[in-house]
Amino acid sequence: MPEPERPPLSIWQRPERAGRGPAPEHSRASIAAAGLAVADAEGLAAITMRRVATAIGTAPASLYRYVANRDELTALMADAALSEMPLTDLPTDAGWRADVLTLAERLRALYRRHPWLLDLMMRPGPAMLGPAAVDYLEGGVAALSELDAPARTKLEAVSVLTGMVSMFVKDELGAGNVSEQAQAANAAYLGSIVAAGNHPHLAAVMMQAAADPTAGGAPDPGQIFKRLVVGVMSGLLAPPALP
Amino acid sequence: MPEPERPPLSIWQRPERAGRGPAPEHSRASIAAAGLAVADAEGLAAITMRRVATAIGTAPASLYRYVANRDELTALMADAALSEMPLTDLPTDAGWRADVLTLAERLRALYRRHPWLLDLMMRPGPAMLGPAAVDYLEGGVAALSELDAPARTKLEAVSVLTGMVSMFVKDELGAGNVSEQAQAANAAYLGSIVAAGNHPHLAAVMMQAAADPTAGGAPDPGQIFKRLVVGVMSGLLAPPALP
DNA sequence: ATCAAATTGCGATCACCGTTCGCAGTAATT
DNA sequence: AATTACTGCGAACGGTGATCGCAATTTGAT
Repeated sequence: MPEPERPPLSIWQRPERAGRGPAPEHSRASIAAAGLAVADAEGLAAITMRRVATAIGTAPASLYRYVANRDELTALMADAALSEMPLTDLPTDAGWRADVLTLAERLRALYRRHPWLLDLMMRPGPAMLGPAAVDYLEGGVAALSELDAPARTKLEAVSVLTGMVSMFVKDELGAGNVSEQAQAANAAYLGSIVAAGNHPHLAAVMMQAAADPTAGGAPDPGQIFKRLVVGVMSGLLAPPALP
Repeated sequence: MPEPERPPLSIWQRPERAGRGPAPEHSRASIAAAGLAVADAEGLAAITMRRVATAIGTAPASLYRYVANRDELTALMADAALSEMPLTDLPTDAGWRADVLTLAERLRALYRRHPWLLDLMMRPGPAMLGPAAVDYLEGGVAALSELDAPARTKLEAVSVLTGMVSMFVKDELGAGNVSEQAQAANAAYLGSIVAAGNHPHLAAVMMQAAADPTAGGAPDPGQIFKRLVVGVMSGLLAPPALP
């Protein structure tokens, strides 16, 4: 029997080094760090096999000795970035809402520091949890430890929280990356659609938003973020108002 | 003054046809439909300029007469797919929770019918709303019309709902696309990490999930979906429990 | 000590991608 | 009739992820 054709394991289960040939000149960690630096400086589009290879001083083909394909390279980078998030100080004694908010705000800060990480997290494929992702999950469940909700519910809540933060920052950064002209053009476009008469509810909303009774300018994103996080998590985890 | 170098408008504001030359042999709608069919049959990776061009029977370069780049092509496709969602029957008199749940379930069904649409919605760039996206927004706000929350709050709620549904289906489809072997390998990997002793909360959660008192197998995703949607939206929109 | 096996770095190369350019043909405007 | 602006598109460019085979190197077994 000539080997039953083993399926290739994910990079997290494959050993980094096999003990036979010459010692590799690089490590997964150093490659991830190099990619992280390139992505921070030039964006995710700059993460090509050639670019990262030259960043660590090798030929492109050599990278494939450490990584099966580009997706594995980005997975390494994502886990490296995730590992920057502090987690060991949770839970505090300030209550689960405060702890969850802390976690959410740290994730938002991480996304804003490494915008490319957000793009990676949004990628279609199945989520292959690296060590840092597992730590993050542990931190999230830990923040909810004072609650006695079912285990599945807590996992779902952490998942929803993560997704919500990701979507929030995606909108936040996406909106920030358009020129003032384009933004004005888009507003005009939306206005022209609403002016056509269908979309009455949208028209009402835009009217109300324009004639806002509170402060004049745009509301503080941080404030909105807080409200959303607390609202969503309360809806998922707070007891449904016992009498 | 030689023209002030106009910035190029988005595809939704550009007229489809200028009135001078020969009549175009195709339309944005027909191109979007062709792309939609290709993506349904072969996935988003099959959406290349060449592939779509041959699908409508032209040379690759001709596509650029209709679309400035690949992103505009996918935007066309996304809006075409979104327009499949029925919206005119909302709100009903069953209450905003039921209506919002209906909307969410329709979006989930749409994502499952066109998995590539989900990938497009997750793309980094700023959201350029096409006509169907505006209709969707109108439908979402309409479903909340019986509430007297501030306009901004309603928009936020629709946005969060959309994001939550997207994330949910992403996880759902992502998990479905891994072989049973890979799933088992992943479980083993996670188990080995948890067995190392750190991650006590995760260990507890996995233990509790394994020895589940309720039904044996996996819980119904549809049920979870319902619970999450109602929970999240209640947390954002329900009054905070007055005494 | 010797040798076979396994592994590393990598030059060369493949197929494919998005996009551009210029040209011939065509229809509306002047 | 002349001009103008558009259409379709053949050909090409620079860049991409990935593969293959080879020489060099180190380990483990004999």
